[in-house]
Amino acid sequence: MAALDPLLHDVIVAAHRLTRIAAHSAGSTTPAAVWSTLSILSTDGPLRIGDLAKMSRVSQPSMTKLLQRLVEEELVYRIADVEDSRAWLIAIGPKGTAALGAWRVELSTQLGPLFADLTTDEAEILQRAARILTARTDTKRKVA
Amino acid sequence: MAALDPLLHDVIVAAHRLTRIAAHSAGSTTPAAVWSTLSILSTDGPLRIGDLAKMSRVSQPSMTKLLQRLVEEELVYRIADVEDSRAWLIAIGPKGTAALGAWRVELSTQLGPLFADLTTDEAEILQRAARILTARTDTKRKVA
DNA sequence: CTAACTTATATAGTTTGGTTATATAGTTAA
DNA sequence: TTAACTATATAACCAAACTATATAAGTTAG
Repeated sequence: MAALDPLLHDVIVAAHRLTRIAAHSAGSTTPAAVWSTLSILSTDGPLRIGDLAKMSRVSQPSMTKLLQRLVEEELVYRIADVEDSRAWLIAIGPKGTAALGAWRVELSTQLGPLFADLTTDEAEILQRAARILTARTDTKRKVA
Repeated sequence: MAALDPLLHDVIVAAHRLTRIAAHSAGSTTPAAVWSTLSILSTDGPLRIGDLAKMSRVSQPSMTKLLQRLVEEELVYRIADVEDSRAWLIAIGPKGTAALGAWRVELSTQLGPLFADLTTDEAEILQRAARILTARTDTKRKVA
C-alpha cells in the first residue's frame, strides 16, 4: 500500500476545516456532536449510552450530558432496557429526525455555494470517500 | 447536479468522527487547530495573523492566542512585516515542520490499523476527496 | 443467600479552546 | 494633522470536553 502519512494528514486537515465551517453554518449554536449522535441513532437504531459514546468518540459522561439536553428537547427518547435496568436504550424521535433533516438542508444551503461547481465526478468521489471513512471510523464491529 | 444534502451530511459526519479520532490519537493534548495552522503555514508560506485565522476558520483572537503558544514553543516565528508595522508575518520554523512530520507519522501509526486493508483504489479516492475538500474550503482566493 | 466484584449511567469539578467586545497602535486619506 | 480605518492584543466569558468518583443494578464465588 502507498504511504499513509500524507493521505491521512490531508484528509484530517480537510476534515477539520469542514467541521469548523459546518459549525459556523447558520450561526448554528448546536455542537457537531449532536448531529453526529442523531445521525448514528438514525442509521443504527436505538443504542445504549455507552455504545453511543464509543461510536460518537466521546466519553460516557459527555454523552450522558449531551443526551440530557437531547431528551429535554425531545429529539431522542429514553427507553428502559428490559434486560438490564441499569441501562437505557436511546432512540431518535420524530423531532430528532426532523431536526436532522433540517440541518441537512441548512448545510447544503450554507455550503452549497462552496460546492456549487462540483462536477458529477467529484460528487461521486466525495460520496465514496464519505462511505469509506464512515466504514472505517465505525466502532460497531468492536462495540457490538 | 445531484442532491447535495445527503452528500454534505455524510461527509461532515465522517469528518467529525475522523477529527475526534485524530484528536484522541496518542493522547495528543494538542488541539487540531494547531495542526491545521502549521499545515497551512507549511504549504502556503508566511502569512499574517488575520489571514491565517480566516484560513483556519477561527476568529482572529483565537489565532492570536494559539500563536502565542506556538511562538513560545518555537514551532513558528514572528517576522515583522516591513510594509505594515501593525502586522506580523507568521512562518513555520524547523521545529514546527518537525512536529508536523511527527504528527503525520503518529497519525498513520495510530490510524493505520483502521485503514490497514485499504485498497489502492480506495486510497486514491480518499486522496482525491481530500484534494477536492481542501480546494473548496480554502479561503485563499477570497483572502488574497 | 449474601458479600465481593463488575458494569451502566450520573454527578462533580476542572480545563481549555472557542467566542464577542473592546483596547491599542499603526496606516491612509482628506 | 486629524478622522477613519485596519491589524493585532487583551479581557471576560461560555460551553463542550475531560477525569475522577458516586450510585445503583447485575453477576458470581463461597
